[in-house]
Amino acid sequence: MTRPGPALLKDILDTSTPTNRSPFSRGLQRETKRAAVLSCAAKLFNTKGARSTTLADVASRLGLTKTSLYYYVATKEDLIYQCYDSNMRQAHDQLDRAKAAYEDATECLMAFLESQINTTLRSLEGEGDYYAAPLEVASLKAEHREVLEEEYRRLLRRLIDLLNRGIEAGQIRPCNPVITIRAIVGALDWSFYWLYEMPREQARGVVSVLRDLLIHGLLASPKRAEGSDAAAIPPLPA
Amino acid sequence: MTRPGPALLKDILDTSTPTNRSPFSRGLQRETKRAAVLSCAAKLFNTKGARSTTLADVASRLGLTKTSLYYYVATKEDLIYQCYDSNMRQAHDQLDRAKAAYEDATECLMAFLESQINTTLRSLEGEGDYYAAPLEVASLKAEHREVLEEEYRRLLRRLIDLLNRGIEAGQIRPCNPVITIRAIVGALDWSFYWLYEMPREQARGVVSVLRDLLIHGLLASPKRAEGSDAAAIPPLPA
DNA sequence: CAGTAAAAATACTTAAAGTTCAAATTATCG
DNA sequence: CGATAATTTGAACTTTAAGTATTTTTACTG
Repeated sequence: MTRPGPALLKDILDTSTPTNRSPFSRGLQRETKRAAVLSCAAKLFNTKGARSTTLADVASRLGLTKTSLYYYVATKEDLIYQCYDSNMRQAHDQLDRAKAAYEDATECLMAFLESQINTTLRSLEGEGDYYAAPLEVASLKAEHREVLEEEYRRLLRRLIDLLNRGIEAGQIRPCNPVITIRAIVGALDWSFYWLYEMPREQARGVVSVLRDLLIHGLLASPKRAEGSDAAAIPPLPA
Repeated sequence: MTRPGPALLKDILDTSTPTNRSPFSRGLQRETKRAAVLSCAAKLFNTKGARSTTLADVASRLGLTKTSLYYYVATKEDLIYQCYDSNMRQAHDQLDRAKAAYEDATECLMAFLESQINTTLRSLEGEGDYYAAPLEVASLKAEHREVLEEEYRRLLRRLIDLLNRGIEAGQIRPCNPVITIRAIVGALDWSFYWLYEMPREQARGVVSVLRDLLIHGLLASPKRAEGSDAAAIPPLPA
């Protein structure tokens, strides 16, 4: 899973250990390379846009010809779809993990936000895979588009449910949970964009700034300064 | 400027009044039609994506052939660029207006957010022009891209400046203004997307929900309930 | 070291969409 | 009504990038 940024596809595999050369790894190697193709495509999609990135672009970045890509993906549409799908899976996985780690709804929501930001930050530092921001879902054919949109809606529903639980528990201020979650997820979906062009220094502070903004809001109410609401939220896992 | 949704280009002009037939209106008519082309393209760009919308798509929606579009725009790249540019101008205009209407930095910021949301809502009801969410700026050639990115950064700087003034005045809680504005604008940039698929009923409540979220945050702090911070923010202009 | 399957390359075809041009249509005005 | 300019069109041209067929190279295995 972990790869350096500008690696060529042929250098993806670590052939130093015998395990990777064993018969077991035949299919595994291909899967590893396929993941590298998706990750590389995702990076280009995020910087040039999915539809205006050509297969030749992706291939050349991997040190291949575009024909070779067809060994890993069926069509370009398929490549875009799989990049987006991979992103959706990752988001649901992170939410699963947050739910497993925290009982409390608010903590869980915050943990999810943190993990999403951190995933982007890690990819910036060359660790972990890149995920494509699904900006061009609308351009996919109905079959693919509907699957992705349903997964997106399912994520929203899960987050809305979390928010509702926080409201019921009296912990979160009553609000329209649909609109609130839309706003939060919107800011998140867009964040990959500005995280890329933010100095490393500032980027590290993003999570805490966002958490404060969400929890306390903008206003400097004197009443709030004395209370230590922030202390009610425990630190999050690495 | 005001047009019904599915109008053909030839029906754009109101030929009932003599003024519109006068010699004066020669160039004006063309400008009106050009604006209609941009608005129509913007709508398609928002739903199908700019790069995967074809000129034939745009033309057919206007009741024209794609060749005719070249009477109004130089190239497709030019069409996309102008749609995005039009959006940026509109945003700066709204900020100008907010600044003219309000002395107070916080009020001004909120007024800007409201006007942006309302612009989208109005376009949904078939009033006013559509503006294209600049999702695919990255796909434009450097020359165009840089102009748009600079305008975007200028907008951010203006908003950050506003936030800083609010912090200095002790009205806004000290925070990293760059990250905070990025998050807010991110949520805003993305909003067109979910506003489109939100029931009209709920859509009307969006502005107040977002304002409360931004001002008060998520937490239901008992201390805050008694204080009427919301009253400190006056109602906004229509 | 030979045989075999996986991976990648070369050369090609095809389709779609952007673009151009000259001709035709429509509107305006003396 | 006839001349002139503005607008629109049909048809051809161009370009770009997706996709395919075939061959060659590489890497594993007996």
